[in-house]
Amino acid sequence: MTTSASTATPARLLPGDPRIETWRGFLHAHARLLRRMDEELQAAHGLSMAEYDALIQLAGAPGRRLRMSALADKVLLSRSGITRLVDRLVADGMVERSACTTDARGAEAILTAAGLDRLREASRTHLDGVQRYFLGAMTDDEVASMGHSLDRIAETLDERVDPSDPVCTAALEG
Amino acid sequence: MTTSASTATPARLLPGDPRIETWRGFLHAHARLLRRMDEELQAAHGLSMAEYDALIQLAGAPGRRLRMSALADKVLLSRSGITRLVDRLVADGMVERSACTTDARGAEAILTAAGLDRLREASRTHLDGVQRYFLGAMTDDEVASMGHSLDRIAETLDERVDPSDPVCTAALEG
DNA sequence: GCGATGTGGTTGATGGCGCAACTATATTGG
DNA sequence: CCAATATAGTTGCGCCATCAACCACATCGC
Repeated sequence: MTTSASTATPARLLPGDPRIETWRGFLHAHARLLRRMDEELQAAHGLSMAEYDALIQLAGAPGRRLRMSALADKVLLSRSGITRLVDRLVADGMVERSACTTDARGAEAILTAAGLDRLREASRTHLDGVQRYFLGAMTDDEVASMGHSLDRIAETLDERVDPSDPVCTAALEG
Repeated sequence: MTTSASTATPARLLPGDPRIETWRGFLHAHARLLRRMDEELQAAHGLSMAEYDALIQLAGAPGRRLRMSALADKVLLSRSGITRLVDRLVADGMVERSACTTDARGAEAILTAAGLDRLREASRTHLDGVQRYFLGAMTDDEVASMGHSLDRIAETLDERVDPSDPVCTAALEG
């Protein structure tokens, strides 16, 4: 690298760039959005967003059951995190734990009928919140644009670091 | 709005609506983005995003100092949270605590020279991350559109609940 | 002025989460 | 077949965040 003389200026983001406001807006909006929706869900149904999310994932899974690791991936939690989250759901009767028949190491979390009921009630609150605070603040075009952008962001995070990208390598020197 | 007689159907968000994917994408992208950037900042400079954010806020404030509450508001942390965050920064020599001259109850956090240096180093890593993982995944138009949407979302969260909005009142019944 | 009330900040208790260590089981190579 | 290694899940621990209780000071009303 550092082949030609001009590659030394690889469009680094500068401190005053107005696009940084969009980044700050992203953090700000997310923090406040989550706080509000978590509050409402907690107040109305005694569920955290993480718990709600886990119930949703289970409800959508075949047999309303999921391996612990699969659930962890879906709700973006560590393995230990999912163990304790499921502990709580089991304590509340919304989920049952079951040994996996095909793999004696494994465990499955299974949504109970009570859990499904609870989820159905909570989903009204949740969906209304998504509509009111998130989708309702945007036009359909904006929603589509944001959806596309977010997908690209997720893809970018999956890519392995490209050593031929100067912005990239620069960040790794530090 | 809602002029016609059909006000009984206030466009409630339904479970299968494809726009929900955008919401999920928002949560997903945020979680992964923050994790990655936190990792890099921690690895390269031993700072968490919250600490970095606090330093940035102090650096941008007049006199490089801020009241504890003001800092708490800016970094979206509770008062006790900011107390302990500043504790850590003080322990690391990046911030000093000082009694407020105009209000004997108050305390100010003041960025030290060492803190400013540390911030300058860390900001390279941070800005590169914002560029690479966030802005770099979007066109300029998309950045602008998302910025606008996020601002509207933040505004919506500020608004007091409007009891004439059926979506709104419906959410409050549950 | 001075008691009632409000506000700024810290502290103790509590809870969620991730990491590393551990156990039990599965899988793989010789 | 069995030793080496990998994987699934749980547990101990530490970190960091909030909430509620608290203290010190400010402010308001009489």
